[in-house]
Amino acid sequence: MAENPQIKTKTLILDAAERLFAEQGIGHTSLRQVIAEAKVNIAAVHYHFGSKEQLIYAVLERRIIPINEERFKMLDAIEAAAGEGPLPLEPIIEAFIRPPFRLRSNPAANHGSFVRVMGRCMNEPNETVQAAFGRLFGEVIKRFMAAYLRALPELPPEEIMWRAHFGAGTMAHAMCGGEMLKKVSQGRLDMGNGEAVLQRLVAFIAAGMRAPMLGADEPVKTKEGKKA
Amino acid sequence: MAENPQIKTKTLILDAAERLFAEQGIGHTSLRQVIAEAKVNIAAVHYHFGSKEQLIYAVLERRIIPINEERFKMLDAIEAAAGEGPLPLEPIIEAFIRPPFRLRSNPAANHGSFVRVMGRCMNEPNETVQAAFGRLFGEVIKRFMAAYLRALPELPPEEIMWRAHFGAGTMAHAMCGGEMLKKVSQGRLDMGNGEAVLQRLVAFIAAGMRAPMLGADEPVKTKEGKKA
DNA sequence: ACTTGATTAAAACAAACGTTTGAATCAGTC
DNA sequence: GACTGATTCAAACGTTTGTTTTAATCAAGT
Repeated sequence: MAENPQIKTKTLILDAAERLFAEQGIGHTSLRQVIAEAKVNIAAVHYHFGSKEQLIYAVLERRIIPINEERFKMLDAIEAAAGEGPLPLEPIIEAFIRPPFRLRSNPAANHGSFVRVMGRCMNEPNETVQAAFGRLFGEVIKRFMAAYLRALPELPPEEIMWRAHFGAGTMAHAMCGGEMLKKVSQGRLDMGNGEAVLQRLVAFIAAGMRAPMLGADEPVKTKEGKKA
Repeated sequence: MAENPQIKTKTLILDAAERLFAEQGIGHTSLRQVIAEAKVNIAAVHYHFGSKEQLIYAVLERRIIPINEERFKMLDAIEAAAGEGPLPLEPIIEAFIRPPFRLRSNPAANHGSFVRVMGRCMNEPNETVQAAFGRLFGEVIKRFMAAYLRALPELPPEEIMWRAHFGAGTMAHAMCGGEMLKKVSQGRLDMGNGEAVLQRLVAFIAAGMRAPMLGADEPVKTKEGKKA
């Protein structure tokens, strides 16, 4: 398959690690599981990557960098089309979600194992993962927050940050895979149709971010479930 | 503090495990860390709980059972107040979120370490955790799904399941703690004011669940970020 | 005071972990 | 065809993991 022997082993390891990280979580995956899945010698990991931590970073980096480039391209297009005016909200959210989701239909990209890895990373307590994520996402967060501010000029920035945070969680959970979905729907729904999931996800987050402000014309009655 | 020596050690272990699970994740926490934090002998874990798996289950069970009872009570009140009519959406969401959030202001309950544990569990790949969660949550999911169906009668059940799934993810992420929030807000926001977070969270999820259907009067333009 | 059952303590268990080592193998170059 | 650098291999390194064992300690009951 892979013609260049120089990078063959490296790729085998990355693919195996990615698959196992998606299924078991990063912390629960040992190097010995990885090399068994990749069918390479255990020393190859340290030869090519140096350590387990650097392998984790390499797995994240390989996918996230192209994903972020695609995100920026989509955001550029949105901003160019809007000129000086306000930005449309849904395309911004889509620009964030579609690039990772696109991997799901790409067999050459492990069929989207990485999407689940990515979803998990957003709540991963492991320091290596958190540091890697911080480094790989700093720029993305900055640009998308700026876009949100332009898309929702009527909301105070603080409110937008809260909602962006909530929206990131919605995505992360949806990307992790559909085990919870199966519980909620008693097995009736799954994540099979990626495009449909993506569209519903965008619609849900967009509606959440556009929610009326608390204490506004439609106050949220949220003081215990007492009688109306 | 704890007067009954019978349960003192058991409680020390549960509290220590809960704290460490919240900070490091369940999988990354070893029994030796737990017994060091609890200042007990390592054999006490197996004497009182039998195994690490059963300790994990005990940690989850101790908080989730009372939380679920409270949830049911709040849901009962909502249903009683509504009679035959449709249920109000926000109180249902609040009935799900407030009971765990209440722990955050309770020093006797580890100051809400468990809230973060619970948030993580929703995406935890570990089989023990997933099995425990499934068992502890089956009834809750059933009752809340039924409530959602009554609160949003204009939406098809399938659509409601998707949105409930998204909403669960939003909660889970918010409950995990505010590290992502700090990144998003560049350190300007935190989860300090639990009540304010809860209200924003309820408002976000409610708006998401009430989003207009795709292809309805306000179609979501979600086919690439092309010009408007 | 002695016995009994429950709890704690110290020590060891095999297994699995990430990592390192040194020799074997392979590709090209002179 | 020997040499060189890069890659792979089998084997072992010292730690740490969850678990078990055996003895010591404790609180009551008689």
